[in-house]
Amino acid sequence: MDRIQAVRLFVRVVDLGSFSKAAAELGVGQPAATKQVARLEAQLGARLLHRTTRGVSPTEIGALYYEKCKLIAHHVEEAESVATLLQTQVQGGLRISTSVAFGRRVLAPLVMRFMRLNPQLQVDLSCDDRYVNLVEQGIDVAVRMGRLADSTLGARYLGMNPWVVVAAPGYLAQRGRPATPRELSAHDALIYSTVQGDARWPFTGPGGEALSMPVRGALRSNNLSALLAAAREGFGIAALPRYVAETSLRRGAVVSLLDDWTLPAQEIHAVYPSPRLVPAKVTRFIEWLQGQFNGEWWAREEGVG
Amino acid sequence: MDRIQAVRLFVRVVDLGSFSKAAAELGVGQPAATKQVARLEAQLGARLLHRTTRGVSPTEIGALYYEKCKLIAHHVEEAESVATLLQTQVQGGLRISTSVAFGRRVLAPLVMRFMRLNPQLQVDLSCDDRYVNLVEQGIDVAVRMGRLADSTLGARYLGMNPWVVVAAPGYLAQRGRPATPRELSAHDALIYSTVQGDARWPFTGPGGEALSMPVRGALRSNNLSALLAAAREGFGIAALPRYVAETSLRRGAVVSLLDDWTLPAQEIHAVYPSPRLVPAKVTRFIEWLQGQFNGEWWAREEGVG
DNA sequence: TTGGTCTATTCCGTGATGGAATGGCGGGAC
DNA sequence: GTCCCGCCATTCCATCACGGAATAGACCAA
Repeated sequence: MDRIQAVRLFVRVVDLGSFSKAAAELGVGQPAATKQVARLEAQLGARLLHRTTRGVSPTEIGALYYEKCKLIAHHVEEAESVATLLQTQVQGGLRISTSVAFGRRVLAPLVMRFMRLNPQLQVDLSCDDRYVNLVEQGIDVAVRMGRLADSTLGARYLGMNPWVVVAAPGYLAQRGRPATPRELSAHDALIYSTVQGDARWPFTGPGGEALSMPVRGALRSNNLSALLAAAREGFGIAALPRYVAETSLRRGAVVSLLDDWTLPAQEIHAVYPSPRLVPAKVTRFIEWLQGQFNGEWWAREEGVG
Repeated sequence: MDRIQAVRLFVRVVDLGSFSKAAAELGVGQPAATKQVARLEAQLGARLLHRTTRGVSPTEIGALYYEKCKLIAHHVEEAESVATLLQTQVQGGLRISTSVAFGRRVLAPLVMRFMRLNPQLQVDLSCDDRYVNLVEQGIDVAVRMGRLADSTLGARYLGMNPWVVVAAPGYLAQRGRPATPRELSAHDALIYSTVQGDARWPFTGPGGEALSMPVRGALRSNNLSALLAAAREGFGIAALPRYVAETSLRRGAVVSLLDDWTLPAQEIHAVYPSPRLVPAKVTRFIEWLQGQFNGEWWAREEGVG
């Protein structure tokens, strides 16, 4: 039996002085009300109500218990409202995890705009290129690139993350501009160690043909910004996410190469613990994020306001 | 489901960080613990715990709910202890109902002795010869004479209340001393209107023969003390409970008549509302009372100490 | 006296509940 | 690296607790 419901019922029975009325008010039958209070009394080992054929009145114990029950009912209601509030309102703390470069260049501006829309929200944006356990780290939502590993988590598709091959105009003037991936073997590649650890760039040709091109170079890094800076300085050719290179491309600091060939775009996913019973702040943030990765999002001005 | 039990369980799960340990502590199986918390979450519509294969940790909502739950558990415990305390301790108010004469002469001294034994007890001794509804009047225990009417009440037999026929020596010297009930027809009877309304005294003879003797007299009263006073003053012959007449008999103010014949002794019962779940103060009082009505209790010195 | 109302009780069908067993996952020991 | 252990989730199933309908009984009011 649900003792909280029984407590609520008991309070109403005392208030109304009647099993029947209280039962009707709470939408149960009169026998159920009688029996629930009887069970309450049995569990307590004390009689709570005097019964007459005209109604009920609390015993001495019942009167004291009634006062306590009102208190309990109040606290239960408060507890439920606390839970409901956090569950349905966009407020509280939102812990977001993502990669360093994406967080710095893309997600941080987006998060700030979302915070403008939801002033009650406090955000902890955690940038880390290593794998993090969402549950252990207390992460509410992670934005991740590529294939998903942990199927026990919930995930929503946000958009695609295209890559581009770039180099500085000065580098190309000095070393020549490759026309096909195969010509990269004569160039210095700037290797993103995190996902290009095998030093191969998996191109797809204009006709759909695959070409996993081995590359070599003097500079490796797990930091995309460092690779972009190296490319701008003419240290070599880099394969970078479009969003990393975009600003430099616009300014002409680097130019894109091999435009007929594409590197596999990564799927961007929002990942969150436990696909069920997700707080509103998480679902609302993800829904809002989905609207931000349409079209050429990487080229968009990501001003805060 | 018992949500109070679920709340308790949830608190322990958070404390111990484990379903298994909390379940073992509360004496249920691990699946039950898992399912109870899951139901709690379903009712709230919010996830309270993050699960990993190594244990559980509260979510943001769960942490807040946990604090509330500790409060609730505390209040529940308090409410139960309130009930238990009143149920098991002889304290609080004890409302006693009895007849006027019996209350004044017998029960009042007994009650005072019982109060000496239980200083925490407060007693309201209500004396009324009319019928009182125990429930409506909030009576905890009534001491009643004769047959019981309301079978929905609980009752314990306390003892017998013998009656005696008395008259003043002066009256007898003047009017003669009846040797058999039949001779009462020549005497003035003092009639207790409450139970002798039909003006008949139902004697039982030494051989067991019944004789319902019609009596007549100028004085009727519903107050036994008044009848005793009238008898002492020589106004006639009275049939009185032994306890009423005892003191006057000892002092010789009245003498007993027709000692071979007896009036039907009444059973003394302690009656209390609702035979189940009786507070300790009631049962203890009744148990103690039972020890007071053995032997010739009506002749006992009923001093307070 | 009769009718209405309220509680207590019985009977019965349903559905929730808890336990045992199983699976899966991950950490730690060796 | 491999094994083992502990923990959580899930499934299956038998049980029984629960609630509703109907009924009885008691009391009050008109």
